[in-house]
Amino acid sequence: MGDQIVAVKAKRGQRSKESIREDNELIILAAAEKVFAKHGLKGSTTKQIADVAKLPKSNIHYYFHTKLNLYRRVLESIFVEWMKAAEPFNTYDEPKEAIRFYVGAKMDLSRTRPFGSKVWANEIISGAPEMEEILSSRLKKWVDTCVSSINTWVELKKINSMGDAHTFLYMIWATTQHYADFDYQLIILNNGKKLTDSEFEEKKQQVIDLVLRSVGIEP
Amino acid sequence: MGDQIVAVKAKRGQRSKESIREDNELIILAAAEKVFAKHGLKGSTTKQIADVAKLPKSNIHYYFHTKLNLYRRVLESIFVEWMKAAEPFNTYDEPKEAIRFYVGAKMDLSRTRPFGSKVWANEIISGAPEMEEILSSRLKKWVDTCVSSINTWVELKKINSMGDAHTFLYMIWATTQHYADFDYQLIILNNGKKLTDSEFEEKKQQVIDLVLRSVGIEP
DNA sequence: ATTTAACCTGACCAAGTGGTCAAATATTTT
DNA sequence: AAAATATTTGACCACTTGGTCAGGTTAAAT
Repeated sequence: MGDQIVAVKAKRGQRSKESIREDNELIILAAAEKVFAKHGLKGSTTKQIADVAKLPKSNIHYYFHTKLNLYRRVLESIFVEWMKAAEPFNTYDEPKEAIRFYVGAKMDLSRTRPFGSKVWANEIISGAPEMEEILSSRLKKWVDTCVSSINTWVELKKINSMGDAHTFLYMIWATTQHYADFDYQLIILNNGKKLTDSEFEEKKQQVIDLVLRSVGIEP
Repeated sequence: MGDQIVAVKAKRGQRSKESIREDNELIILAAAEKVFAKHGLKGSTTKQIADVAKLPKSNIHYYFHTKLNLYRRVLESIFVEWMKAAEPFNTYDEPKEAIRFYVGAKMDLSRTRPFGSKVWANEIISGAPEMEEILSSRLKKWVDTCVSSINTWVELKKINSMGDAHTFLYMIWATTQHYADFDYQLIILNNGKKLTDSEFEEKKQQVIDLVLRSVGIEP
């Protein structure tokens, strides 16, 4: 990411005000996501974010005014990406396919954008003070449709019943996000080695198979 | 000094130096766990901890010297309790029983001591800087024995193979700890209502059944 | 009873903290 | 070209931070 910042800054010199703002906002958002992921809202400082973004601190305040404002923007952008990964549940009719693609997409997100997942986790752990609206309206709505999909599959005897469909959904969330949020722990328990791309693909398949079997679908 | 004298002194409002230290350390540790759970190491302040403990800030420093020191003591105490819950995996031979009791114990811990789980999660998310030793030696050791138990069950055809036994173990961790770490999210998605004890018992059973089925055991 | 050792805490400090601002610079508009 | 607008940033400020410490109180040992 550092290289990206350097590249963008190097290119500057003859660009429109509009694109300057656009670029800098992206740079700052990326830096903020990284820092917030590590230390949460309270534990992060605007100075840290500025250093990662390689900009003066005043610049961060110029574009986002307050730390809280910047934080909210980060949360919002994560939520958007999150919802994109959630589409499979509504686009596939067969549970085997829907679950396979959804779990796969969530695993991919954990791999490619772990910081976002961590910011989200941090926010929830600290009581979700800045996300209650997102959770109780937008996420809740998606969860409801998702739960009714699962219930339909149960009624059609396509999957085993698990009592409350939420339990199954939460298992998917927890298991997939674990590979982002707890990645440091996983590395340490893997003798200090990060999973290679192909090892991660394998992991993904294993997770998908476990999830499918948990509701009685033979992979 | 006889117990009678101690009792009398206690009645008069006097406490022995030893019990004063013991009591205050416990009070401070409990307060610290609560605060660290919410804001992590960097985001928590000794003043907040002092306020929750209802003691002057200097008192916190008197007993634990530094914030980091107090934080390490909290982590250590959580790890100890965690390992206690982990015993079933070594005391039951049959996977069905071992898994049932282990998952049950972890769910119970999420219910009764959610702050500890959150402190742990926070620490891992922020890169586990204070826990590398605990993770790479003590936790690693337990994981290794656990993995070999699972592998044995696979060889004896008592459970389905999931490729890497770690995948299964991590699924258990993630799913059970989710009920502690993400409790605020669960409450919001449950229309603002916390689960009652009996509802939680039900959830616990559902989780156990999902986990068992994921490796091909009919509950 | 007196000394010793542990406990207690308000006052204090140096090092940050989020945020402001004015002045300098760069781009756009007229 | 000049006025208007947007970006950049060092200097600055009121406030909070973790941590210290002196001087007091309380319990234990002599």
